[in-house]
Amino acid sequence: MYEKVVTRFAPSPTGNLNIGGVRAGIFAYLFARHNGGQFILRIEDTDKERSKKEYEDNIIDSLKWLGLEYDNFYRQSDNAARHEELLRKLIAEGKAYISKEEDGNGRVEVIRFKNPNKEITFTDTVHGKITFDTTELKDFVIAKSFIEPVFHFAVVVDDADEGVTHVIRGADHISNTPRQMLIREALGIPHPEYAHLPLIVSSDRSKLSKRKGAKALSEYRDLGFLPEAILNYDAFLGWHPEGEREIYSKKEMARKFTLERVQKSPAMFDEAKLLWFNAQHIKKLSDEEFSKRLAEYALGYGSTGEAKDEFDRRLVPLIKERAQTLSEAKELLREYDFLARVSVGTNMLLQNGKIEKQTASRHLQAATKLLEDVNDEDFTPEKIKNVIFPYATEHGRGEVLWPMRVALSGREKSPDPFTIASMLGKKETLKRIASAAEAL
RNA sequence: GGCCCCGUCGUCUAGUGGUUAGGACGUCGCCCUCUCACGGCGAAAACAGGGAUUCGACUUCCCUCGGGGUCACCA
Repeated sequence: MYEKVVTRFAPSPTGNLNIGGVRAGIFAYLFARHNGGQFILRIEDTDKERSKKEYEDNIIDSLKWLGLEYDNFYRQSDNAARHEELLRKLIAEGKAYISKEEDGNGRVEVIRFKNPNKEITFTDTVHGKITFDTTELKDFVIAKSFIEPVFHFAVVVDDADEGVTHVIRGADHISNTPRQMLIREALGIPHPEYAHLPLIVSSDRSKLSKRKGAKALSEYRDLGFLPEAILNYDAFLGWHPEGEREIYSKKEMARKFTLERVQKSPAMFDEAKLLWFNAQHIKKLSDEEFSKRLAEYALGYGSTGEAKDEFDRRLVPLIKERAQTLSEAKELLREYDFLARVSVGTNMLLQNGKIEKQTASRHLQAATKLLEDVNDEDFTPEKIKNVIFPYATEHGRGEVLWPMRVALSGREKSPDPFTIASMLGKKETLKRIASAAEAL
């Protein structure tokens, strides 16, 4: 039916792009890419009062961060002349008229559409057949003046001029569809394919909004979320491919995406699951990529990530496994500074009194003896475990391993002592155990 | 209220007339283990209700109930 698919994302710059708002963009993007079509971004800035440049910038930055590259960019206000032209055409043809009315402050003029009062039926790709009686719409307003078209009129004209074949948007637009179709018919423009996405709702089941706690994409970025995870989770709220796999890259989703598998019912946004998606995507990153991301995050965006060498590479795999977000990773980086230095409190060494001083001291000395037999070049977690574990098992793992681990890390929580010992090397390991024993 | 949309575990979902109703997040338990994570195993947990069609309904139809969206010179 269509030579080529063209979809668009048309946000209004009246707020930062949030997790709910961007979803229509994600689906429109995925659909366009799946079909080898075009995806365009149009900033709907006809409301001069509320539109702000900073929001437009936020939208553009957010899309870039997510990786939703668009093939064309439009600003609705740039099409004013075209809007006026068609407004005049409609009036000339008797399909719209200038209406003089009272608005409380005095007489004003608006342009109203002459409603043919007919029944409109369309087949929504996700919902199926939907029918409306447009009589109740009356002669609705399509412009405040020739240079101030109202949303319904502007979208129709722009979508047609920009060649949009598939209008993919939120379900809150379903009831706007009949009046837009009426305008298209009056203008002699063919109807596009409509696909209305189920709404994302907050915990009270109402439409997710800024007021209801929808965070901006830029906030999630600052919180240490990966764009891959946001994209993946947001897409999976209301869509998913066949099979039980959940972790997908942007490319993989584009390959699998069809409107037929889009859900009809609203989906609730669950940050706990987002966190899980994020942790999964972090684990998927290579150590190099992860440390680059972490560097960018920890040092601020705009930094090159060159400073990643400041991070100890030995730490990266450990942190990657433990952190759910880059923010947690940054925290862990600070916590795991034991590679550089360590200071151990006696109390912690004895697990707050759970271990006898003499016992701990004895085990530390035993560990030293055992470790001395391990070659410097063989100082791997496995080898170390092989010599220590039998002894620990025999004498009580807790009483042996806890003091040893704390002696090495200086922390109540840390990776296991074998891993740390290996990272520190034989010399430093023995040194730390000795100084802990001395402290006792 | 009118019109429109929606209704499977708490949440995201699989399911298209015959299934022990499957998976994931979360929760709980166990294992791994010296701690913190990761990981593994397991448990609890759902077809809103009522009719109709059918030999047989989660699956089809109708009604009820429930939830939501929209009724702007905002998009």
